Amino acid sequence: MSTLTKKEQTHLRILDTAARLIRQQGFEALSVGVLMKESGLTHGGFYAHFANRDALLAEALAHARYQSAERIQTELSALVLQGQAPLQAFIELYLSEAHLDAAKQGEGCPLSALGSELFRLTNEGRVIAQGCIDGFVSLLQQLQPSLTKEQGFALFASLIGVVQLTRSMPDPQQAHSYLAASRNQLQQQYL
Amino acid sequence: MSTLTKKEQTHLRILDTAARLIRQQGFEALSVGVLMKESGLTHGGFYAHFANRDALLAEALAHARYQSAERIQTELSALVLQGQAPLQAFIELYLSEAHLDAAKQGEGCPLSALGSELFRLTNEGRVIAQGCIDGFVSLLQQLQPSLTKEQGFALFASLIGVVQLTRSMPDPQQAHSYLAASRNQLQQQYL
DNA sequence: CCAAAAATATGATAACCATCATATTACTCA
DNA sequence: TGAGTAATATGATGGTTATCATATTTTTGG
Repeated sequence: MSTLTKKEQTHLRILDTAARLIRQQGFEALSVGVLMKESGLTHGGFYAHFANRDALLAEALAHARYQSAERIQTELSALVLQGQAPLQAFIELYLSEAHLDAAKQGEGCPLSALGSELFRLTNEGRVIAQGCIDGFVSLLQQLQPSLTKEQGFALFASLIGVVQLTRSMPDPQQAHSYLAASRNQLQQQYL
Repeated sequence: MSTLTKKEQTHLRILDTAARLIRQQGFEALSVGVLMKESGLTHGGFYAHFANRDALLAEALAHARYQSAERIQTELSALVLQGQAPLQAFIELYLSEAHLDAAKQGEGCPLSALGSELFRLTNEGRVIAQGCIDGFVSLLQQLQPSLTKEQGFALFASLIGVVQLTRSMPDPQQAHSYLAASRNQLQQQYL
């Protein structure tokens, strides 16, 4: 027996789909009809779950953060058990080819997938974006306690910038090369 | 007598509008109808100027780069004449409150306004995005010749990350504080 | 100033969009 | 099992979308 009602299960299923779609195609491209169809439902039921499309976008961002944080914890602890320094492992993961490809599958960090669209969200959405930032910064501080909040922020900003720029490059070899160089540089700087 | 034909003038006017709209609202939100209306034309004439919407998006990105580069040169040389180190002046400009607000007016660097949407462009568009990156990196190297290409890239990635994250923050004071901290940090690091 | 050509406008097509009122189905609890 | 309720589906509204064929206007060259 699950602890979730039927409706809560459906709500979560819609959020799973939405969290994928926004990272794949951006906030603006998400349509209610497609979202519901990809969740195995019809369009009309949407408004039993969300006040409107904007509210969904905010909740989907929060859900993507939750998914992303869970996955990072798992992959991170695997690397740390192998003896890597926590922050080094994080940079390794964030600036990996796998993370570059993740956006095409609707996975990966929502802030690197959606960074330049955040300022157009409703205030509710931007508060959630701020929560994402704070969460990442404090995670970085946890991994390396000597980091100040400002240093954590600057490092995180570097990471999402590198991911966005290398993702956009038409030549995978060049992307790979810049990714590796940035990884080395940041690890040298912060370790 | 202008050196441009009537059609070229109109073409440019459409691109001016488009370069503003994409930075303001993102690629996905640009509609052909709105673009033409805001350019003082009707929708049908669009296809005498561009093969389709995707081709326009690519050209608009290139145009935004051109506009942005011109403006930077002007503002930069003003600061340098006042005795600032070139790279310091650039960081000052890029991480300024004015640049944070620029997106709402459809101005400012197109890569900070559109960074997370670039990987969804057509190949043609991504080639232009690569050109934007290369242009910025070589400008940074010009401003401070000791920079390697990889260092220039990493610095630029940091800049767009900081701009995107601070733009998204709902509390202007917090945005201001993070912006200033990142500015100091990057200037210390690269000067 | 007039004819040829180029540039822009009109109007139509077919598809898609967010949202809501209402109907139908599925579930729950007695 | 059967009544009441909660969840989802249907269908409609009014609007917007990209694209194209055709008509009109504007510009250019003689």
